[in-house]
Amino acid sequence: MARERRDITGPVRVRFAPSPTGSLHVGGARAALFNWLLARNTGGTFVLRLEDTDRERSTPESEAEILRALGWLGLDWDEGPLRQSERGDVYAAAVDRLRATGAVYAAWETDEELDAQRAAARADKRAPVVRGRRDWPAEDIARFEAEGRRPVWRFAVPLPGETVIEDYVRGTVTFGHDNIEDFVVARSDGTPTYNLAAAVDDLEMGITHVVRGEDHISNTPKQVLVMRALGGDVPGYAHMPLILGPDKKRLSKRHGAASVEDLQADGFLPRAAVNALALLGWSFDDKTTMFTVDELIEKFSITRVSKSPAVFDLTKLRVINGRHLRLIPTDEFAELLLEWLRATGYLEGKGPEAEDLVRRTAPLVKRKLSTFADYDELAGWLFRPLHIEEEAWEVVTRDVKHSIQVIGGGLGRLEALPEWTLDAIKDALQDQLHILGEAAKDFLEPQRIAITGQTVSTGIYESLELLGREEALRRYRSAMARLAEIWATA
RNA sequence: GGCGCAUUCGUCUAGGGGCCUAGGACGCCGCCCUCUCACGGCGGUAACACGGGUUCAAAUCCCGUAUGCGCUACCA
Repeated sequence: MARERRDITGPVRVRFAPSPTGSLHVGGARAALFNWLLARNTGGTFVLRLEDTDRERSTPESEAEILRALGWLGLDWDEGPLRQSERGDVYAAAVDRLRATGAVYAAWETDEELDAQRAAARADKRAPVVRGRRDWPAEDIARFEAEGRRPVWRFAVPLPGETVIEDYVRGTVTFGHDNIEDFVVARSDGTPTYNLAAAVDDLEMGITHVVRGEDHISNTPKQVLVMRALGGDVPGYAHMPLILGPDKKRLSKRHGAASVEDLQADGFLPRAAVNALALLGWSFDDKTTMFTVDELIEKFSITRVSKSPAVFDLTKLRVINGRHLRLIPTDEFAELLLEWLRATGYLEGKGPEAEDLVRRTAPLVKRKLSTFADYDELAGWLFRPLHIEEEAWEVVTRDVKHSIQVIGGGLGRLEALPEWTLDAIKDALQDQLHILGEAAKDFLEPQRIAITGQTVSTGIYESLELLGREEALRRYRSAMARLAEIWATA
């Protein structure tokens, strides 16, 4: 429910900060989009930062894929990409400053001690938080060091106290410090953890607004604490509702088509993907569902972002995609289709005429496609030798006599055609249809199957024209022969 | 277990006390258009989680309960 909410006004400095541990998922893409829209509509700056402090899981391949996916969506960044892995000295300096002010302390607890502390708190029905000992005797520390142990550095969460976030989406969210543990800011090897690095970067980069998924909300007080300890201006926060799969769990790979890469492979248009992504947790009004990218830039507002999670619906995406497809001029549509077919290898080994064939079928399929991936179902038969699908042939053989009459009738008229043009084909078949007194559907269906092998295809007249006289007549005759054989043995 | 967040048709949502016998979109069903499938048009199906308050009046405000989800690492 939209309450009275503060709006984010510009010019903002916002960032998208994925960790390169996989492909760009729908949730991440939406976060990138919202930040980008905010930057573009306030004349602000969109910064890209790679959070690759986890060296184990971060890969260059993933990084490249994320950049590529952002490019495909058309989300260009103004600064970056910055890599946290290259900013070790920045974080080290920050930790030094925190050390100097006593905001962090060396913690020597072993994993076992930590586990015990958490278990005890849990048994006590308290928050399972860790508080390290801050007053180790010097001789203990000397012993630890002699043993080769290195401490982690924990943030000394001030007690008692609370941290309040004024979230643009959620309103006031309060976290009692009792429930925030003394989180680690620097690992025993000296490298920074996420909460330290993110806070330092947001501060250093002058980020004015952090717009990210709700899964980060419990990190926010920790980052705010770090920023305050560092003496900086805390940015505004907006936590977007999560994106769910059909099972209401956080959308993930196992839900399928959950990454931008998948959407591209499945034949979606970037503009439609952006449109649909924008509608995940945001709405402009009670009815508008079609937006151009420019309209989104103009109309997007954080005040209209929903608080509750949204289930990602591929069907709806397909509908939106189909509508965008139909808005594209046919020439451009043909080129985009061709581009996608080439990229997916569909045209490989199909000969030099294939591209021309695609161009000629483009106007025929434009109104019918939801995504480019539907192309094969409608027009794929044109690129292959005739193969009559079993269930289609069943339709034809259900009434053999009728099919012979109809296909034979069509064949007779087409054979006599002086010229093989769309109009001539159409006139001839329609004339025959009237002579036989058939319903158009009954008359044309067997012929469709005879020439395309399918019950669903491009329009029958257009299909015949595209096939060419010779091949079309060959297919008619072949069907007639098969039917005659069945008739004879019956 | 703790903390946090959320809860309107199957789904996405509109909704800021009377305009709501709750609107739109997708899906689904039916009809029309029609050479199939689509597209397009028309119509229909379907929801305020529950219980208490506050108020002349609550989907809207408050409290509680339930349910769901997120977080709960030397991951991000």
